[in-house]
Amino acid sequence: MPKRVDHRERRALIADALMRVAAEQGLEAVSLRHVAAAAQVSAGMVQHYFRTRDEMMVFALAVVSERNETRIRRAVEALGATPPPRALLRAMLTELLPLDEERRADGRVALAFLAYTAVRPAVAAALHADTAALRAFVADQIARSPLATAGRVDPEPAAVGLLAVLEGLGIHVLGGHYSPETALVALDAQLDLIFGREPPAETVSRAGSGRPRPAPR
Amino acid sequence: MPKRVDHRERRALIADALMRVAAEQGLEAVSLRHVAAAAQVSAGMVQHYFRTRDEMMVFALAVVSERNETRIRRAVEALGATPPPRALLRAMLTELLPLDEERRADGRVALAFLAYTAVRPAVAAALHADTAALRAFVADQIARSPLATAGRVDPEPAAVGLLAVLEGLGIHVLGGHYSPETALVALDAQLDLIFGREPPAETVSRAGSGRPRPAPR
DNA sequence: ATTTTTGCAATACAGTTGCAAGGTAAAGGG
DNA sequence: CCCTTTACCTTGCAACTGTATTGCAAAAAT
Repeated sequence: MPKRVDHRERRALIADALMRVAAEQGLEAVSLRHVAAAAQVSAGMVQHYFRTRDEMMVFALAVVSERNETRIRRAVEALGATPPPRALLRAMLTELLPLDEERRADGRVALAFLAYTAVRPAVAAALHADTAALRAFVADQIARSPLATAGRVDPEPAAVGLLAVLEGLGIHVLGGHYSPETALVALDAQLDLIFGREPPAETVSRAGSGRPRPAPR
Repeated sequence: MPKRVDHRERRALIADALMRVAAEQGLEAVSLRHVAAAAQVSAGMVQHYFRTRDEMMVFALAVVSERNETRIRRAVEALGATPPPRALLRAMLTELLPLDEERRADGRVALAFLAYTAVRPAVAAALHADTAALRAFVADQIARSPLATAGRVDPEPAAVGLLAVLEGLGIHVLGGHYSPETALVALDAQLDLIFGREPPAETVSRAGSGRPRPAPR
């Protein structure tokens, strides 16, 4: 075989450039030539690795979810062997919030893809399976909550709600409506609902009480 | 003056066509000519009422939020004079979920604009003020919850969480991940958290306890 | 050494885009 | 009557889009 090149590496390089363009100017601005320019390669090369624009888009979408997955895995592994479910979920979900500029960029891309797939149901399958797996895992963890084993919390709807807050908070933070701190407070409040108040070292000790009041923004 | 025409009416007509295009094919497909075709007018006329594409976009965005506003107002007015805050909020927020095809279409447009403004901060101001007002109102209503007057729920973060679930549920329903029923159950669960279990005819009576267990999906 | 495969570049092309410019027709004011 | 204003249409244009085609150099296979 002639001049061999790592195909995946090149495609990843290009997808990376795509996401930079998408994060800065939106998916509308993602064209072969823009992406090529951002990746500092020729437009022909982009075309060599992705025969159509849609193929490039689908690949980038896969990269996004894969990136989130590794982000989650890293955060979870940093927690040690058998972390309590609430801490596990908090670590996972916190990782998905756009709290720093890197994750803000990723979040913008994800949001753009959300709108993109909303109109292209064929492409949405990947995202669908993705969030379904996440929800199943979350429900699994919630099932280990004392409130769940006591039958006072149904894991499935609770997981739905938890992931919904996450998504909603992410979007609002991206839009600049909420500060990251506000989002974290809301996330913890939601976890309180599912797991009960975590730190038992409080006098009043009830969800929603005594937590710090951040500026609303 | 010569041939007088209701300017606002024409602009509304065009914006309506824009939203039809956006709902079906995404904001990327919103071009002068596409919108003109959808509105069954000449491209020149569109240009006559909107000098630039961005001007058209901004107007359409305003129409979206105005439409939501009237939707909310109608739902609230249908509730009579002084409804209990929980019922008021439920009616309001339910109106914002994409539960029928009409609201699904609006939701797709709103989602598209969300991604659009995420990259064009200058345009985002309208949305920003919009949700800020909504959050303030929601927080106001939550403040009337017994849990809030008892100091066990902080209205501001609670409002943040509530609107976040709403947004997240809407997106997931749009993406086909959750059924409308699932979304409604999750919304009610969130209201339970804030207002306590509604029917007080329960022994245990704790937020999040004993609520009905709906089929997941 | 020649053939074939592969990586990549350059170009061509048809279609679409936003926008500007110029046109016509009608309606009201002078 | 004319003249100005308004509504609207048509055309044109430069910039951009995705994609197909062609070309070419290098490297492995033969």
